Amino acid sequence: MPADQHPTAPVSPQDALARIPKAAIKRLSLYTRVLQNLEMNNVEKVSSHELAEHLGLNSAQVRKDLAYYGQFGVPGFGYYVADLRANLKRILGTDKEIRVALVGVGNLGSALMSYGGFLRQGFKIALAFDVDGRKVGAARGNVPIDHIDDLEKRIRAEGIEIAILSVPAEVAQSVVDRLVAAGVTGILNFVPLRLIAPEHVKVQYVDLAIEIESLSYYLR
Amino acid sequence: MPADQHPTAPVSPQDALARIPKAAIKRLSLYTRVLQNLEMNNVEKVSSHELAEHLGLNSAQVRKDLAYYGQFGVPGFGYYVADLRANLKRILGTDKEIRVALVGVGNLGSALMSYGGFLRQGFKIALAFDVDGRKVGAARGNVPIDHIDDLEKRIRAEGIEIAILSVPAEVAQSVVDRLVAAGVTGILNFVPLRLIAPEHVKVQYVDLAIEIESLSYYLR
DNA sequence: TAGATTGTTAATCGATTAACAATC
DNA sequence: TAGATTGTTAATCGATTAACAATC
Repeated sequence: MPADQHPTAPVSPQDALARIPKAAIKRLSLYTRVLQNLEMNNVEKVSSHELAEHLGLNSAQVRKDLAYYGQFGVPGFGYYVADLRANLKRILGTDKEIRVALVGVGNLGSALMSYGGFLRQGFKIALAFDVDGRKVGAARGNVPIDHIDDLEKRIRAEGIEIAILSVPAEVAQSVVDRLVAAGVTGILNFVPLRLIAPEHVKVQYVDLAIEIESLSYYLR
Repeated sequence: MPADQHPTAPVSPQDALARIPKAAIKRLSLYTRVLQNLEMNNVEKVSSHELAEHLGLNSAQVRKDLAYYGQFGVPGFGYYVADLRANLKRILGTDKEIRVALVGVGNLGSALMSYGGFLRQGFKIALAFDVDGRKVGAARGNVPIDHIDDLEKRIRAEGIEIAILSVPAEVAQSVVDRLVAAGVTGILNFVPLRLIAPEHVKVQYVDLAIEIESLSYYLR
């Protein structure tokens, strides 16, 4: 052990981050949203108990989630809303607008292009692709639809790292391969299929049909 | 303790079901989907290892998930695809078509009405509601759009128990109250808000913006 | 029978919650 | 100071995985 390293030295940042529960990351986004609402209502301070209340969580969990990243609160007082929100946005990487690409402008893809929720959290769909010649050249909002043949070229030119995937299942894997080749490192996948991607690419699954099937289960 | 109850008697069905991990229920749906694909390809048997492989899971987990509900396999052999699938659909309650209502025919709602994934799993959107007079009377596919004033009447008449919620955040809670009053006991909620509902009503949250924020986090 | 795979128990791992000293 | 709430440790709870006897 190096002389300057104390036996009980904290783990390296990488190790520490690796240990943060996935669910805790999602809750960070939820906290950010609540803080946004509070800020809009000119609320200046909030306690872990109040934050928990808004989301139906335990206040110890709120404090623990935040403590993974630092000490943002004031003991005996709580958290400054604007300050905590700014910190969380920085941690999530949503402190600046993030431009993303959408592939597959079918029913779902089209709706996602118009969906305000992404933009509200700082994500702007800057590129959209489809194979259908009739759609190409048209636009949804201000976003032009490009032909999928230009996918690599356009994504590289824009330096885009995140893609939303809403293509038919049959072509999903081949599109993933192309996205990865074009430099994409995060994929929000709406296709009900396990996708194969390299270690360094994060795939986040959204499976609408699964969610409604759980409902059916709990109803009997 | 009643005389006919053995001290080590198995827990009641209710207790047993209460102990099944929520994540296990979602995996049941995933198994069903894989089994559907296998059946279409005329595959007659499958092992827990193969099922796990398709979904990137552990084979012990597959066996344990299934074992919560009974003994569906043949030791030394595996599972009969058609048989297991039929059993799982029965457990999930998707062995017959389930008619659901959709409230809020905006961009997202409109896309959900056309989304094939629900129908493929046995869910049919039978009713749709909106406040916008211009939309009412029109239809998406074969489904007419009714005015939200008729919500209780129509839902009761059709005996519908599950609703998909894609309305603006401001009115979400009031719509939930009306759905509950009309007899709905399951809500698939796309509104980024915690909804208040009675104990007997199950609310399943789908939060698209949260998912993409996690991607941003993992990318740095 | 020999080989393979299930169903199930025990061990491990991970996440949540309770409790409280430290701090403002 | 007294009161309140954080940050953090320890305890609890829950879910996943390994291991293997039972079974076909």
